[in-house]
Amino acid sequence: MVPSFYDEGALVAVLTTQPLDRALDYKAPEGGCHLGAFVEVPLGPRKVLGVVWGPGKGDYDYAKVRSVLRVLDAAAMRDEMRAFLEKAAAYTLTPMPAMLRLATRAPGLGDPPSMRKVYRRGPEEPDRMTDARRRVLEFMNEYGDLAFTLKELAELSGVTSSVIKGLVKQGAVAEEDSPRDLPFPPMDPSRPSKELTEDQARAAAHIAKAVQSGAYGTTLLRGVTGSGKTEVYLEAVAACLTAGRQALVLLPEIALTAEFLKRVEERFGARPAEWHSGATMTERRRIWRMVGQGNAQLVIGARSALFLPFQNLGLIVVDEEHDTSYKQEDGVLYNARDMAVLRASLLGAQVVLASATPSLESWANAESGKYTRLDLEARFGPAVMPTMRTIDMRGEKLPSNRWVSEELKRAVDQRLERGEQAMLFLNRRGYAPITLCRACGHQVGCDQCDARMVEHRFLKRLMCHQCGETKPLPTVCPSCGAEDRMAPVGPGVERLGEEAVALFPDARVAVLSSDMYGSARALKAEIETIAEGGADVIIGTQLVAKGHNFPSLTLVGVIDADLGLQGSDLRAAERTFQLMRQVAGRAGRAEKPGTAMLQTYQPEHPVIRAILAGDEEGFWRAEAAQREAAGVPPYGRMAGIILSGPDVAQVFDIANALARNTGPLLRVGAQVFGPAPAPIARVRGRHRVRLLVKAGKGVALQGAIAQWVSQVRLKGDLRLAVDIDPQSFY
DNA sequence: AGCACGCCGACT
DNA sequence: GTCGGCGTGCTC
Repeated sequence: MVPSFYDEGALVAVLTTQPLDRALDYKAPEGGCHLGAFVEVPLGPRKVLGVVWGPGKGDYDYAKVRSVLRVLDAAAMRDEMRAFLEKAAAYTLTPMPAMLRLATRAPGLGDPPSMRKVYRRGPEEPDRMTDARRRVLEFMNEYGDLAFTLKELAELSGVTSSVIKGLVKQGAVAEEDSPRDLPFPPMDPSRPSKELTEDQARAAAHIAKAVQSGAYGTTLLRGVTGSGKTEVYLEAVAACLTAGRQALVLLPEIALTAEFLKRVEERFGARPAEWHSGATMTERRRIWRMVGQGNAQLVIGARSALFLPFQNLGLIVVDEEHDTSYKQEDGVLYNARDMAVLRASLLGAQVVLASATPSLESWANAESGKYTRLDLEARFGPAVMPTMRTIDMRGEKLPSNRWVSEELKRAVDQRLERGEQAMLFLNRRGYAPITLCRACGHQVGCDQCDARMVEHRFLKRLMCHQCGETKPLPTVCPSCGAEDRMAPVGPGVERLGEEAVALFPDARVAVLSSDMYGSARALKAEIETIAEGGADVIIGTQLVAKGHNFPSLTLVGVIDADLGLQGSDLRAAERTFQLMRQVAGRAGRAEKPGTAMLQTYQPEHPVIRAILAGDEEGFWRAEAAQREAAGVPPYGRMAGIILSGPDVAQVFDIANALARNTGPLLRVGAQVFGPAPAPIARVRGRHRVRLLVKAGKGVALQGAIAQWVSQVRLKGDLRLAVDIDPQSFY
């Protein structure tokens, strides 16, 4: 049993966010400290943030042990959170300090609560009354005992701040200090929900009951677009809040829309805490603190919200659970969906994985009985799924630089005549994916990466989608020096937009791509305008497939349904299936029936056929059988080892050394493939080499890999990253 | 991560 | 002779 309090002078182990390989011993400070306390400790010449992780080891020269400097003013980390971080670190083979960093991503953790001045009505009357003063006092009387900031008060009562300062001097207005970080308004789960169908009510009751049990469990909530998954899981949130526990709803970053927040606000009568990459430092600090004090009952957030210091978390909803953005691909490599299940299992909390097109992992977990599966039927009967058909591009004779087939063009014209919206979907950002020299065939690549530069006409530059590097459009071939022979090849959404303008001269064409708007906020605003009828033809990339509602959209044309089928990625078929289903699900969400048309060169491909047939179970079964036969996830285990460094030869030396000494892996029956240059062999000037490890389902892979990679010593700028359950093979 | 220590090339 | 390059190692 680990003691939960350490008296002054006792040895404690402190885990810091510094990249050390273990916790260091310190003496507990004056007044002692609790297990889990956030502390400031000396490390060499610096002061660093740490957490009291347990009793000290006592294996260090006692005379050199230093004291904890101070205990920070923040709620101590709970046992559950420490256990979660340790298990997550062990699972993902992440060093503990990096794991702790995820859990302390709030600025000013050590600072005392920041204060600001607020103003409310004071006891006195001013000696001389003026017009301005009267306006202020009348305004304040109207709002009773409410406090305002100086700026608010001045603006709302239409005076300058000097008037208020004058009133303060006279005692008519009282000036007070108030903490800047205010609790979030309480959620009211007892407000009426939207009317639920029988189907929804049954699912909601099922999850609510699970939440009330106070035990761990995971539910896969499957429902096609428009079946009302959100209503169902909001009822589960209501049950959780009623039980007095906190709830977390995770969304893919891009789906954190005003539309969604409005629904939450309508249901619970107050705005929840929103945690996302665009949040300001002040907002982050407030959420982190309030979550830790239990003064934020509901958090809506992107994947990193999973590491907030919840005090009493009872439910985690992972919406669009199949979304690849839940997998963090740089820094700490973790999948928020899996980590949500881990955290909930340690807490005795419920998880709801919601999706119209679940990941094969979750589907398989439901099949095997690890998850409960609830299926929602479409709200308005099965007619919600659009009519789907393929356009066989092998029979099309399109002129060069055109990508919209005659058939698709006619279909769009038809919608325009009826005053409906049409969408053309192409999952390629920019103007053209290739810039080619007509004289020598040279393709412009990134100087830092092994990736092609993509023309972005909107920005008037070439951009590397790997590292974000840009350069001006060359007029002279960088390889052969020929002048004015550089030509864009292939379509991107910007170019498709050009084509649409030419094909539909009377229509309002809007291109929706993350590059075109300065901020995520501006982009979301633009999407909403378009959804409300601000455009007739919408050209979009992947982002339009994520959770946005276009009520008058009745046609979706998929320009290149084959894009995702290429490549060696074991999840390519699954991704294409999910994406196409989602895109198709955009069409005809209101009363008007929708149509989806897929332009393809392989209409007989099993994935395309499954999409067309609307046969989801059939697709999953076939895909599951294939993966099981191949022994790959979820029926086997995989891990990627990425070695990187500035010198190719050095990187390969290490990779080869690993490939030669696979003892620890052989002992558990794992196989190693590679080394091979990673599909993008150079990123930001670093050469990348990849090894793949494949093992049976029940194998303790992490331990074996840890042992295996510890054989090599990385010197200089060489880096090794282990990616357990890699999502992307790029 | 920082920061110190230390061992080799090019300067006053 | 010294200044400074960054490879290596340590921080309780």
